[in-house]
Amino acid sequence: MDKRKKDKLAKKGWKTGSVAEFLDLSDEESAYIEMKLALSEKLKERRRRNKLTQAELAKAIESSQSRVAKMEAGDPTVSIDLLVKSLLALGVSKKELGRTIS
Amino acid sequence: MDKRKKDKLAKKGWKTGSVAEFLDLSDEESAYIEMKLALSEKLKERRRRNKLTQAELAKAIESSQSRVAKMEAGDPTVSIDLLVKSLLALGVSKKELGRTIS
DNA sequence: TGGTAATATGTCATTTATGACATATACTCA
DNA sequence: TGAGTATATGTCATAAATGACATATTACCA
Repeated sequence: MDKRKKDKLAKKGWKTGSVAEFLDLSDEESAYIEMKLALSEKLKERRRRNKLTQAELAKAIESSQSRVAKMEAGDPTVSIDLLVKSLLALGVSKKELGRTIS
Repeated sequence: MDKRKKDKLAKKGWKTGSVAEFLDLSDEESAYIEMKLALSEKLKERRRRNKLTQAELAKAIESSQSRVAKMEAGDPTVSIDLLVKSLLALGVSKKELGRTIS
C-alpha cells in the first residue's frame, strides 16, 4: 500500500490504535507515525497557548504559514526535524519533547 | 559561524555542556544538537548490543554502511527522522526514545 | 448577511538528505 | 608483519523536504 495514502488516512481523525490494524502497518511504521502525530498535536497546542497565528510562528521559525498548517495537520511531507525545531522555538524543553513522543 | 563546522566540532568529543558556551549556540540550537547526539549514541550502543555490523544494520533499514557510520558519528547531514527510524528498527520503543532525547 | 482574519490545500522551484560508491583508516588475529 | 573485516570519510546523482505562492475553506463577529 502506498505510504503517502496511509499517512493521509491516518491523520483524518483515526485513533492511532486502530490505524495500525486496519492499514496493516508494521510496529515500527506505526510507532513512527504516532510520534509524528504526537508532535503535531503538541505544536498546535503550544502555538495556541502562546497566542500565535500560524503566520506568526512561521515567521519566527523562518518558514511559511502553509508549512505550519501542514505540520499541524500531520502531513507526511513534514519531517520530525522540522517539528522538533518548531517546538523548541516555542519554548518546549527536551524533557517535554521526550514525554510527548513516548 | 558556519553550522556545518560547529557540528563537526561538536561531535569530536566535546562535552555538550560546554559546546553551547564556547560556540555560542542558542538554546534551541544546542538542544537540537544534543538530541541528535543522544540518538547517535543510542544507535551505536543498540547496534552493538544487537551484535550487528554497520553493513548488516544498513541492509535491514535499506540504507548503506556509510550512512550508518555517519549516523553514529553525529554527522549534520543525518536527519532525526532517519535516526528514529533506525532505532525503531533495532527494537527501541517510543518510551525509550523519549527517555533518550530528554 | 457580508467582510475579514485564520487556517487548509495544492503546486512548484530550490534546498537538503539520501543511498551508493570508492577509498581511507582502524581493528583483530594468525 | 600482513590479510581480512569493520568502520570512517568524501563525493555525487537522485529523491525527499522545504519555503513560497496562489487559492480555497473555515471561523468569527458586526
